[in-house]
Amino acid sequence: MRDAIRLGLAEAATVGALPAAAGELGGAVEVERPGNPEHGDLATNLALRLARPLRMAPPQIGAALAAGLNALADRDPAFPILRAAVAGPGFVNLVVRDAALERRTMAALERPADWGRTPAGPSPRHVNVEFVSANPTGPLTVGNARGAFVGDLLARVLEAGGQRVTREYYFNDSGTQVRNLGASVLAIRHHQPLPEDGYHGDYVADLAGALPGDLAGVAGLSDAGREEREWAVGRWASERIRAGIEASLAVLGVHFDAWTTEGSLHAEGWVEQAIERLRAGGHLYDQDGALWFRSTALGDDKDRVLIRANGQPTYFAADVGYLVQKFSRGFDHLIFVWGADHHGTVARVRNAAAAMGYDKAAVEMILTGWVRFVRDGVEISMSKRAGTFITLDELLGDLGADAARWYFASRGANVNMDVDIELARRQSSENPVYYVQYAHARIASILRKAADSGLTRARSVSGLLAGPEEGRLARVVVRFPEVVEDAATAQETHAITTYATELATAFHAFYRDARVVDPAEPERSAGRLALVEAARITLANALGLLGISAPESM
RNA sequence: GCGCCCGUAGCUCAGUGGAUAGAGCGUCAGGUUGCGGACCUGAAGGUCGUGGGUUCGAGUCCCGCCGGGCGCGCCA
Repeated sequence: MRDAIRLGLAEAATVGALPAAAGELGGAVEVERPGNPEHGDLATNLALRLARPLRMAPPQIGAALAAGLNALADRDPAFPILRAAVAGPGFVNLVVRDAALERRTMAALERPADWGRTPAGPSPRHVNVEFVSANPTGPLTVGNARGAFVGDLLARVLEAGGQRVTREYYFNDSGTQVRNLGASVLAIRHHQPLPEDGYHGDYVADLAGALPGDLAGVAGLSDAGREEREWAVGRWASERIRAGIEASLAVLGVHFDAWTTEGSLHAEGWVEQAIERLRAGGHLYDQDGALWFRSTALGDDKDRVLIRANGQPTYFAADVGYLVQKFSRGFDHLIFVWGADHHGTVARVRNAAAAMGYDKAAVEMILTGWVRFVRDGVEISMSKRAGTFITLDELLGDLGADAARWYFASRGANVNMDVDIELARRQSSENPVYYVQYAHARIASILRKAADSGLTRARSVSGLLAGPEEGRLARVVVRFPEVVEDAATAQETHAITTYATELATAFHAFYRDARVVDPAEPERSAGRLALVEAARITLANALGLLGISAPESM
């Protein structure tokens, strides 16, 4: 459609209605759907956009563009636009030819698996999306959940947009918190008091119960032996928790392609390599016995320590090593899904990437907004260490994965929100996701009914869309690929949920006005069955893109 | 104090500088002797936090202020 408008612009330039330069300016054609149906199927504000560069009044440009489009429509019966007209301050309203709608509807029916997906192209961008990355010292909480939803939805929408995605989970398997966890498990196992800053949750007791005897040892070890044992138990517990996290995420439909540990970045020399790169570029200096990165030279508020005076690398050093590790794996673009509290680290990591010679624009952080869980208007404070938290498993048990996914998919990643647990439980049945799923189930039911009546789907929808009810539904169905493409560009999913709701509404209205299964009218039924199947495929793909099921009945 | 994010209908949220600011939920009033009533039709409800500025045009961009959140470690 955008191409068609560019052709119209070129046509106007060719016949001299617009300056010759106009033909070159169609790059950023914007097509939108008018709020008012009387304005046609589509509208473009191109004439308003071109007013400045062309130094002409928008209505004048619009009239020329409309004339160009109409000339093409008259000349070429296959031109997707039937007619164009300028209106208001310079909008060009477009009516789409039925044949063009029918072609796109057929595309959904002929290749349902591809419908809505942007073709990948010969060398798709390969994106690394790192998310969740909670350290395995306790089960995933609802606090971690935001990142899980946002990251997975982002990965899915990028894939649908034709990009290659690797989902990655980063965690620390060697920090003092691991030893602390081990000490906590051992303390409970041996009925001793928990260490200061120990972990208190029920899951720690569960781990203590499950701890194999040879690891548990005997109580009252000497201090030297105790430390070693705490580390060993910590590593055991940590891996067990990590596996539990993996299982929780699997229930959500979230799977990772790579699990990377902070320890491996040091052990495999990535941190060292990063430091050498920075040193070679003159970005490092020694002060007070520590090794610093001159981040201020690139606009940060302060310089950052990479190696402490005691010789230990900082967490930031691992981040920098991780950049080298990821880029050396061949990714074109790195996305980090972080909680909003990490915004202070964005600048330094991106600066380090630039200092090492990578493209700063290829390192992107998406900061998720805060989710405050409240009960009766009072925030529920959560602490993993104190053992007071709501787990992701509990949330899913209450809401179900589909409702939870929809909830997060329909909101921007960076907005803060309050979730009232009780309200969410009560309202889960009001979740719009069921409205959309219901439309899908209703169509599935119709298709079953049709099969029982011996009716079959038409092989072509040619001529079908002349019916006003059919036309209205088809006009929504055919928008799907552009909705997906735009969502992938924006890296947001709420356009998908909004669209899916609109399509469900359009179908429900169609259902009211047009009987599909009618043995007395087999031919008309066949055509409508094809259209309704196209709508079903679209609903299923929209839901599938969000990781939500499309039930045949409910 | 400095920096970043947020402020849109009663609630939860959409809204690439463009036409009359939208949706769901909630509220109110209606609708089915037909393929699934988890549905449909309609109504009420808005100083887009606030004051300036840029622009032919601002919820959107810029500046100030108010309110909320988060950061500002040789922690992770």
